[in-house]
Parts: sequence; C-alpha cells; structure tokens
Amino acid sequence: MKASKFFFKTYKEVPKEAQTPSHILMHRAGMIQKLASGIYNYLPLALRALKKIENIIREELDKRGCQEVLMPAVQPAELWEESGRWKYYGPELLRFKDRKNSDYCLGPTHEEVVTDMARKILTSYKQLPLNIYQIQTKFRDEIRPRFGLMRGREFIMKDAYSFDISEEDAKESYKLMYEAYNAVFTRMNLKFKPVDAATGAIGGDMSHEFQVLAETGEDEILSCSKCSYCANIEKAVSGNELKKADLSKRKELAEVSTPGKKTIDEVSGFLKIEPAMLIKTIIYLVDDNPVAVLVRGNEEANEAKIQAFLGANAITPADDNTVKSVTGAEVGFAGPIGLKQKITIIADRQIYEDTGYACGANKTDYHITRVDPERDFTPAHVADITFAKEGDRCPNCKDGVLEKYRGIEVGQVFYLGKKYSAPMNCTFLDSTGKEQVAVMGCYGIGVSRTMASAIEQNHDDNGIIWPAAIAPFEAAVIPIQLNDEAVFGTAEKIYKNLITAGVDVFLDDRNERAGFKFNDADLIGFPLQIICGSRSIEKGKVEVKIRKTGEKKEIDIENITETIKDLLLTL
RNA sequence: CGGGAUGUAGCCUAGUGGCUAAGGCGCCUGCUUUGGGAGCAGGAGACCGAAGGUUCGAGUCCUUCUAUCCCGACCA
Repeated sequence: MKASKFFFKTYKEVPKEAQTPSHILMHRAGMIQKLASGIYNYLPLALRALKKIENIIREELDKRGCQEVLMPAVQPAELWEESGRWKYYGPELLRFKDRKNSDYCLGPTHEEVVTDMARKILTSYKQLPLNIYQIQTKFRDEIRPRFGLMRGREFIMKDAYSFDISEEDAKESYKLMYEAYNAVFTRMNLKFKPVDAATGAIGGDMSHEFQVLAETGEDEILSCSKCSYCANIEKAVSGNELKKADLSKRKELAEVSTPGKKTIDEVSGFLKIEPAMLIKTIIYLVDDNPVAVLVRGNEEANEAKIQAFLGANAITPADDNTVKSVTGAEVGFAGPIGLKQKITIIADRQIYEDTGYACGANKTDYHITRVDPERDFTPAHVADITFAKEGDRCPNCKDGVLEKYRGIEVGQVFYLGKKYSAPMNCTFLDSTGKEQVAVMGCYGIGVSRTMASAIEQNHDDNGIIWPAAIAPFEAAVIPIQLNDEAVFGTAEKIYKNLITAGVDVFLDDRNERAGFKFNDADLIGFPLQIICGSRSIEKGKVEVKIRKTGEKKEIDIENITETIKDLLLTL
C-alpha cells in the first residue's frame, strides 16, 4: 500500500475525550473515529489489525475442529423468553420493536440463537462433540462506555459454543478451548495470564478469563509467587489460616448509645476500637430478596462471591427504604441481632476469628458491643465472601504469596452445563436411544478489545509498538529524498520485492520531509522501518529501524527481503 | 442510574454583556526546502450543541433539553 493513496490521517493533538493510551494512539494514528458514545468507525489501519487477529483465532479454532457460522445481530425476544433472560438481562440489552410491534433485541451474546440453531440439527450423539463459532458485532448498551475500544457499546467478538454428550466430554471441550486461547494470545505475542474467574450472570460453575497484563487494565488479578495459581480478585481466595477466637474473653452483651455514628470509621472512632472489631452489616437485594451480609469492619463484601455462593442472578445494595424496613432503624445501625424482618444472613468466615465485636443494634443511634458471633446469632450461611489481598498466602500451594497485577479481560471460557440447553430443549438420542440434554460451554474473545489491549501493553511516548503478528503492516519503506531517482527507485524496488515475498509492506511515498514521515511511522507503529536515504544507498545499503528497540542497522540492499523476513520472525 | 465537568471550524484552544468571533494544528495555491512533525506569501473553512428567556445588545447571564467526558455498580 502506498501512503499517498491510503485512507488515513494522523493527528498531533490528543482529542480531549481520549484518556487512555490505546484510545489516544488509535485516534492519533487515524485508526478509529467515534460515531457515537462507545460506537466507532474502524478505518483501514484498524481493520487490517483486526483481520489479523481474527485470522489467528480462526486458524487456532479450525485446527481444533471448531466450525465457523454467522448469526444475526438482531434477535427475536421469544428466544430470550425461552431461556429466561428477557427478564433478567436488564437495560444493557438493547430492545426494540419492529413495524408489527414484535419485540427484538440487538445481540449482546448468542447463547439463545446458537442453542436454537443447534437443536434444529442435533438429533444423534453421533453428531457430537460440536463446537461452532462466529466473529461478529455485538451490542451491549453499557451504562458507561469508556476508553475507546476498551469498553465500547458496539464491539467485535468471537464467540464459540460447544455441545457435548456428557459433563466429562464438555470439560474436555472446555480444556481444548483453554488451550486454543493460550495458543491465540501466545501467537499475538501478548503478555497475558489465564485466571480463575467468577461466572457472573452467564452462570455455570467453571470459568477462566484471559487477561492481557497492562497498567491501565480495569481488572485486578492475584497471582501466586511460587505456583501457577492465578485468579481474578473477585474469585481469588486467601490461603491465610483462620485464627481461633479466644472464648475466655467473652463478655455480656451491652447496648451503647452512638448518636449519629453510622460509618465504620465513625463508630470505631467513637467506641475507640479497631475497625476489624466491628461487624459490618450490609443489606443487599439478591434476586429482589433482602439479605444481610456480615463482614469484619476492615473488609469489603465481595459481591461476586456472594452472588456465586447463593447462585443468584443479580445482587445490588439495598435502597435506604428497604434497609429501614428490614432493620427498623436508619441506615448505619444494622446488625445481625434483632433484625426486624427475618431474612437470610450470610456471614464471612473471618468473623469467627474473634469475640467482643460491636455491631448495629437495629435501633437508630444505638450499637451493641461485646458481641460473640457463635453465641449471639446464627447466620444461614458462613462462607468466604471477602477479597483476598496482595501478600496473602497462596490458597493452592500454601507456600507462595499472592502478587497483584492489573489486566484487561480479552477472553473468557465458561463451562455452562445445561443452563441453556435444558430450558431450550436442546436434546439428542444417546446410543441406547434415550433422549439426553446437550452439555454446553461458551467461549468469547473480544476481538476489538484485544487490538486495543495490544496497544495498551505495547506503546511508548512516540506511538504504537505492534507485535508483528497483528500489525496493520509489517514494515514501512521510507524514501527520504523523493526527487533523487536512485533513492526513490530503490525504495520502490524494495517495496515491490517485499510484496512479492509476501510481506505486508507500506510505502511512504508522500512528498514530506523525513522527520514528518519518521514520526508518522513511529506513531502507526510499523514493527520495521526501512529507511532509504542517499547516504546509505550510495554504499548499496539501506537502514532498518526496529520500532520496539529503536535499534538501527545498515543492511545490504541485495539481502533486504530475506533480512526483513528473518527480523519479522523475532517481533 | 447517582456524583462531577464540558460543548466555539476536521483537531486543540482563546474570547470583560458591546464593532465583522481570535490563534495554533490540519487543508488549498504559489515559491523555497528535503535525515526527526520546515519557511515565506496568499486562501478556504463557524448560524459559538439545540430551543426558549432576560437585555437596547448574548459565544458570554437564566431555564429546559441534548451530546460528550471523568469517578462509582456491569462485562469481551
């Protein structure tokens, strides 16, 4: 491709809405344009990178027997009613009506459609295992789209779905996809970690996320310093030993007046006790039912763990009115003893490490002290519902400590079981002629997000540093003195030879000064720059600059094609 | 959805209630220049987010709407 005819434009200025490196650089390099909040045009540079990412995914999936299909972006409500998600999905699902007033939505994911597609064809166990995937535009009406392509409302996703005879087979399919994802991100030359993950609203009981490591990542990951344990902060478990409470210190309960003291800080300051010696009581709405959650005052409730433990679809902190009717007191005085309404109580296991806590009295302006969790109340559930922390023991090997990383979730694999196949009646006949429900898994890669995360992880002050495997172009030929026939002729010849050799190459034939072109090349991030200047060409050489290291080498013109191909293998 | 902020040319910004809305980047023409975002000269490009209102007079003040961004809860 010649620069003079290429549809792109670079910018020196940073648009004020762009905050994060990938967003700024994709805009400055002329890769994307915003059309609306969270909705972008992909210009040729971006599309080239996207296609490369897509092709790597295709190759790795096809190699493992997956088959590509294409499902519609527009989906009828009936299917979502069948799975039950029309009710549960919430406003993130963009719904609309057609001219006949029928309900439709833009697909945020395709479990319903793919299950429907599969059940129309699946009749026999002989057709399994089956794994079908697509690469397609998804729409999720995010509350807050941000960071350019990192969290768009419209985005490109590869989604795959496996169907198996049995749970054991389904877990094999899951493992195969786990391997495929490792292969995909390894080929893209990204630094990433597969991590244990919470399953969220999609459900199922086994899941891993693939996290590209980057400082700007929105997710926190805890990873063992010694073994391979690695988990999302939502899921990570502390391996620290629980202490045993010293019950000889038990004392009688006492009610104390704590006028206007509501927060942990206020109460612990007022009563002159450590925050850890308070039992924080938070009222949540779990699938619309109030639940009291108890954690030590120095801990945070981990909503993902609570949701997973209770097998709930949704969990949100209760509004003030609910809190008042449940506790009979103003917000800030809730406690496990003497709740006005009988509701489910779930306690973190750490509260049994001590005795003599303070907690709300369910009476405005009063707290109870000297509380002993074993003696004074009986929660319905005791579980790990707080966050593991950096420095905690590893729960797996008990030897290493947990280290914290930030990551961008670019892929996730889920074991679904029969969550969709059962309600949607996706069945087949087994070898004994008995009807069985297919066992499913689902597997996503955010394609556009992967592109953004590659930039997020690989850039410097001058621009993008593409891994060669997903760069829009592998190399740029940059002639310096355009009106010098020897220079321009050499550049064109190198360009043509590289194309013949199958290298994805860009010729910057624009009538601009050298510095201008160098800056653009650094910004766009070609892994290699082939600089053709009269000084080198007189010696039969050209300069090759490696974007990643900044290193420049003089290379004989006659060997240039081979040299470039060899260098690309290292990038 | 709660909290905060901002809408002036393709992009970044300036603009005390007062004449024809200013500058930089970018764009077009000409000359010059060609190894790290060149110089000179000329030129095009804005109903100042929208609608109301206050005022002799509104980019500037008020109201409503709308869009965008940032901080929180969701997700690839």
